[in-house]
Amino acid sequence: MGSDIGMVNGSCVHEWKKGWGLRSGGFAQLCFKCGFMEEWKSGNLDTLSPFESSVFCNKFHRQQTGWRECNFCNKPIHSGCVVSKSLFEYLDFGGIGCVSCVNTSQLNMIRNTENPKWPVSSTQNNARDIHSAHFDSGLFMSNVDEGKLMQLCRVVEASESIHMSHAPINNMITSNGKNNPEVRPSFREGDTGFSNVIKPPVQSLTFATLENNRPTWEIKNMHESNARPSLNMCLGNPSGNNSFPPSGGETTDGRLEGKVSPPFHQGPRSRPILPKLLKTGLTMNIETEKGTLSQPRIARPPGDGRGKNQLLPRYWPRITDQELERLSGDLKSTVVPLFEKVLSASDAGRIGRLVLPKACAEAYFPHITHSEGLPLRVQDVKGNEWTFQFRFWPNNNSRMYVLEGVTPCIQAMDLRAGDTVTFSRIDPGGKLVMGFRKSSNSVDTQDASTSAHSNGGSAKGDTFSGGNENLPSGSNCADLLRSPNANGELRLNGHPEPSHLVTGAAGLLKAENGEMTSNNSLDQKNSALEKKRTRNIGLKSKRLLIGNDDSMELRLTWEEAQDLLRPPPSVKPSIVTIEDQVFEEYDEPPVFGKRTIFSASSSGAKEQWAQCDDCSKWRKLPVDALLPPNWACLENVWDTSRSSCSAPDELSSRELENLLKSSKDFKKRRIVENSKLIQEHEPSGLDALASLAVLGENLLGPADSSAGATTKHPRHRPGCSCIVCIQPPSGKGRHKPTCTCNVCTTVKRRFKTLMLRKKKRQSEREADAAAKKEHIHKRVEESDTNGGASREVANPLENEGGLNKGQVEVGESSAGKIDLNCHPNRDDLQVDNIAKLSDHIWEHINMNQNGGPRTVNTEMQEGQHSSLVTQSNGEDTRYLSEERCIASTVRNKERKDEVLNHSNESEKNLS
DNA sequence: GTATTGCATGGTGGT
DNA sequence: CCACCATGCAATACG
Repeated sequence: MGSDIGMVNGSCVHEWKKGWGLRSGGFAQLCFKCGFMEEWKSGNLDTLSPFESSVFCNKFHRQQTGWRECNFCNKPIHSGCVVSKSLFEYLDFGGIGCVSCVNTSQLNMIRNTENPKWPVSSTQNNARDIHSAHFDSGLFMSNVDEGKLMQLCRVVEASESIHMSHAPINNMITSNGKNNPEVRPSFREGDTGFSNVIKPPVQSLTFATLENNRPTWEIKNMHESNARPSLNMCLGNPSGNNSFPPSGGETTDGRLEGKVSPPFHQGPRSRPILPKLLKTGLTMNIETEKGTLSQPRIARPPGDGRGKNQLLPRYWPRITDQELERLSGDLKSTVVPLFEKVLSASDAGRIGRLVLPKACAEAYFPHITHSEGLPLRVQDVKGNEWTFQFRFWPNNNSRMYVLEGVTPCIQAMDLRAGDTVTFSRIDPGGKLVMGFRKSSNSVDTQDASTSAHSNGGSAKGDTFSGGNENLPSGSNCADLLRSPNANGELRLNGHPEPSHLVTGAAGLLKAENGEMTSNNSLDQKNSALEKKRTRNIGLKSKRLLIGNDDSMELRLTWEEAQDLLRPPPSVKPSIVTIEDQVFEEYDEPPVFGKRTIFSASSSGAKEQWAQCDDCSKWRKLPVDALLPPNWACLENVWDTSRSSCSAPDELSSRELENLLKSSKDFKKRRIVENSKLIQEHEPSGLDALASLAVLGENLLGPADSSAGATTKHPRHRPGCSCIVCIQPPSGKGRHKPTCTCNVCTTVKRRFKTLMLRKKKRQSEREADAAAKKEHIHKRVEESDTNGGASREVANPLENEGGLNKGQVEVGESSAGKIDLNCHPNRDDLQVDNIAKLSDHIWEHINMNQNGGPRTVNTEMQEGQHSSLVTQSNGEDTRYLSEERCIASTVRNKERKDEVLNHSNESEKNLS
């Protein structure tokens, strides 16, 4: 396991090299275990700070160690327990050694302490250089022998978090002000578990900036610095910044802070760890684990590989010391939890892209300089190895890191939005392992938002089976790492139980669908729908569990819900029509009230009728009365004569029937009235054109023709990408005939399609018309023969339409009686005629919409229309069709473009 | 027509 | 206010 890079920190460099490969032209990062992945300039390994790497690596060792055996004497060592007082040291080639053995083999390396240099070459560091002799609660400063990277400090195994929680916090001993390289703090039994960090006497680390603003380390002579920074870096920085928090709460540790705060300038900021941790609100969920003591599940801030990137707590891997110890011990390896992330809908979707937190990606994944990134091999909990593409996208002068190709892995692990994936590293080996944690209904106190995602998003109520999976409510089930199974296979959390839906969103969703569903149904048919709905619901939404028995009363069909949701009083809606469906839009949220019927009396006055819940009699109410969901005659304060159920019904069954009918009419009228209000804001020509194009064939249906609102495009919301919204702002865009914008292309495309359709229809009509002509001709001949020729039948087609030119003239004929003269046999005139006819439609629409005065558009249309209509010959109004509308759309659009052109030209001339 | 890819946008949370 | 990131969407590739 030799390394050509250096024996900086045990196996860290090896692992980095093995697992990740070195960046071209550079050396490995400091310590991969702890996330120190700062790059080193090629050949500049001597700038590497064994001290720092030692600190961090040992930190993780402390976190993760379990019982081991000394590689030299096979003596059992519990590296994570101060009580054992076993002195040990991690060996770069794996395993640990008791300190006596290590020291024996290391004595010759702790020499020449007066030599501040780091004459280390990449090839001079090898496995022989045993590093980091650990002494409990003591930190050894070591120096570097020639040709070797030596650790100048020793992170001493403190104690497990349990012990540490009671440990004094002032034992973070540094070598502040002590340049004596020979300081060899010794560990005394009974010392508290806090590690003491001894600073290298003559050297410190500072940040320098390499390419990409990535910090690197440089060794500077400490004697040159007046302000000698402390080596201590607090773990419990209450601000959450720059801290390695209290991982396990037991250590004094440091963390590179990046450019802003060089780590070695933090000495004065050394702070107690665990207490701070508790105060900072880090998640410490109590875990109830079978056979084990409860232990805080701490969101462990992982080693920060890039000082400038501070991992948000939500990404801190959560794992207990017990888990780590157990795992590490069982596996005889070190599991380094790196980070975790709650899968979003897009992460878990088919797109196969997992968005990585930027800080995490930059801290723990290889540095990538190109957007294409590089392949990343990750092993899942089942031992399968996946290769993802780790890459980034430029984003707002930043980067957005993604793992591509994760779909198979996500599916293999049966992960969904809301579940959590964890990234860890197995040491030695540096293998990246992707674990997962199924979502639960618990809410994490640390990052409620994240958990909310989890809860709402997955809509799952996973029950955690056995062991530490049985978490109390409110705890976060962080099964990042689990004990090896019977086969010794590493199981990173994997929830053994397939996810299943229980209550909550599933029921809610179905309830929204108007279904009455059982809570525990697992209808796979709906899985896709559920996913979709889950996404639509909003992951953060907190919804009432409709599936609860207590909420049974709320189970309603959609229509029932609509009836209960009353528009707020005195608020008039906007009427919009989307695909033939009329909607009312209110600016104010609806109120929850009793269903009533609105109608209009014979005098035209608006009325409201409500049915008593007790006697089912209908009572007349003021139109603005708002009733509670449950209402009875007794609450009829408006009509005291009928404030009792004993009062006779005002309506007979027949009257009630009329009432219902009139209610519909009332609604219809209200829609029209509102549409009129809407039409006060005359749509721009282009808007109308677009609306025509959008509404297409449905626009001129007999029913809709009376409702001018149908031509009003729905009120748009931000993000609307409809054909109307995508057009340039009114007046700012003028579409030329050659314009290829979406509006134009859509209109043209539809026109083309419809024209083809029309040709087909017309061919049919031709045959039909020919037959009729033949028939009429026969009749005329018969009339002539009979001496009674009828002029009226001379043009039967004209009569068939029931219209004449006069009727069509100004488009003021009744709705649906516009003469759409277009002889189907005249292909050369088809388009033109269609357009002409559509002009009628246009006008007609404007008339209906405006309900009165003509608009400029209308007048313009009318003028053109009048001249056009005279050219028209009779044709059945049934030929009014969508293609005409579209044709009109196109023509009108062009026409308006022309108008705009002229207008602009006129303006130019005037100016 | 569907899937993939790359970028843009806007909401949200942290500072 | 700003960075992050979830997601939409257009462009492109592919079947």
